[in-house]
Amino acid sequence: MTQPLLNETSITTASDKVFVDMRREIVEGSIAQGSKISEPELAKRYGVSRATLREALNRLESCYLVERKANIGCRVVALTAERLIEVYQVRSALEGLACRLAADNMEPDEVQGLKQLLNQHLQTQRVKEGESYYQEAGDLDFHYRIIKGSKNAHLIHLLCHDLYQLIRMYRVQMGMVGPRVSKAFDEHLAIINAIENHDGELAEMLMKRHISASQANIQTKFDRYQSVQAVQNHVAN
Amino acid sequence: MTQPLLNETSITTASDKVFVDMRREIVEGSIAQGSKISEPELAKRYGVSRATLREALNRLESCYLVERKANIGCRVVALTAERLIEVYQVRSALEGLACRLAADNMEPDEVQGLKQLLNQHLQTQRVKEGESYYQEAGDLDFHYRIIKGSKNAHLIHLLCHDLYQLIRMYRVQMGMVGPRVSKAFDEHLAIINAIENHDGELAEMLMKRHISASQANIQTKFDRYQSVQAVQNHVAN
DNA sequence: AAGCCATAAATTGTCGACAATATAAAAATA
DNA sequence: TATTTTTATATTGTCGACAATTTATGGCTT
Repeated sequence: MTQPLLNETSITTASDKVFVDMRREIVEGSIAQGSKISEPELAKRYGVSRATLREALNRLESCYLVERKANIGCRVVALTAERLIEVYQVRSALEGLACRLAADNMEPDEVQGLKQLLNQHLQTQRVKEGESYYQEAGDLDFHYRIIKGSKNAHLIHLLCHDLYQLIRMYRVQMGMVGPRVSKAFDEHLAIINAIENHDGELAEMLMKRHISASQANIQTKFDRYQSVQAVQNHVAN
Repeated sequence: MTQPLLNETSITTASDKVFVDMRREIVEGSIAQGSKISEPELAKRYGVSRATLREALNRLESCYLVERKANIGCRVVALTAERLIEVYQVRSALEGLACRLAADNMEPDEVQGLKQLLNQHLQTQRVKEGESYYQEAGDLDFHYRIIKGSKNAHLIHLLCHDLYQLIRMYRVQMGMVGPRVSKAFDEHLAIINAIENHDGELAEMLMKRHISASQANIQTKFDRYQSVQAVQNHVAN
């Protein structure tokens, strides 16, 4: 279970399964970014009909993981620097809002749960060592709970259902690990305090900063990643 | 052409046409809010197969006009007061962002065009008389141009493709007309000035206020609408 | 040899039919 | 009569095949 919290919808139908499987493969890079998707090929690979596969593709499109053009086909989204900036600008605005609303709408026990989560991760040795998986999961969980705490169903859907997998895709494929862990914890703590004090304005500001810092961190990785790519291309030619 | 500016995608395929048609009918209320959608019935009505209709339904779902449940079916979204608040909270955050970005990224000629648009509408007699259609179209056009001016493709998609039809649906079905027209123009003017001065912070704030005022206006209509509904229900029983 | 046009192959869009699930109606039980 | 169980109906999910469009191939002209 790599992303237990984001699978709110139980998998009942066949296209559900294909959707979830493809989503994971795209986010993790098994299906390469920017690559064209052949309906017949993928349908055969997942052992379903084209109709079922297309249903899954539609849903992947609505969470921005593939792009579709009429009569031409489907392509996995390309991870560009421009798009990273664009998505994080949107994320910052939306999660800022979520955090402000959470300061008003979170129940005391939810806030307590959030504090416990933070302590839990602080005390976990693995986090101190900056291990990637737990950091990722913990961070996601933290953000996820605050978003839910906004009690705004539309916002929750927008962030958790539509946008988060794309963000995850950047994080996973850029290999986000390490040095920001401790800093992120301090930032998380400050955000929780603001929420607990029902200071929505401060909570919003802190969350926006937190996300900006995260963006800057990814951007660095991305630039490195791109120069590696450039070198590889140069060697290949 | 009720919404010439929001049909960025040319209608090539059959499901495109069904999507656009159904979207209009849902927004205008010909297909009632909250009503269940029967695939066989609608497919027959539009003269297409169920597969084609389902393609359209998927796209309607991704712009929040219908809701789908596995093995149960599709329902037109219900216009509740809660959802109105939720959607406008999101809209405010996103268009606020768009406006801030526009202050940095709009070209001088785009700003000029925006000013001309405003003058044009001020001088149009119909607007002064508070006629509904032009007010709606003009307001939409204004917001649309600023969003585009942000130059953030993801944000543009989110607002113009995913969210705007739902907002329009509230406005249309609440019968938004009249008294806010002149006030809205002053607000629009102030926003343009802020953008022209590259004052993103102010532009964002003004846009958020403008949208809040719009929300309050709709909310009033909505409360009235709901009490009418309640009386009707009471009489019917 | 380069570019253009016609043809062939492959891919996407659309259809009608069948299977699985959910809803409605009828029968049975308490 | 009210409630549960069973049966029947209707709706959604899935499939394979055909039509329309795009892309690739091969031949022709300059």
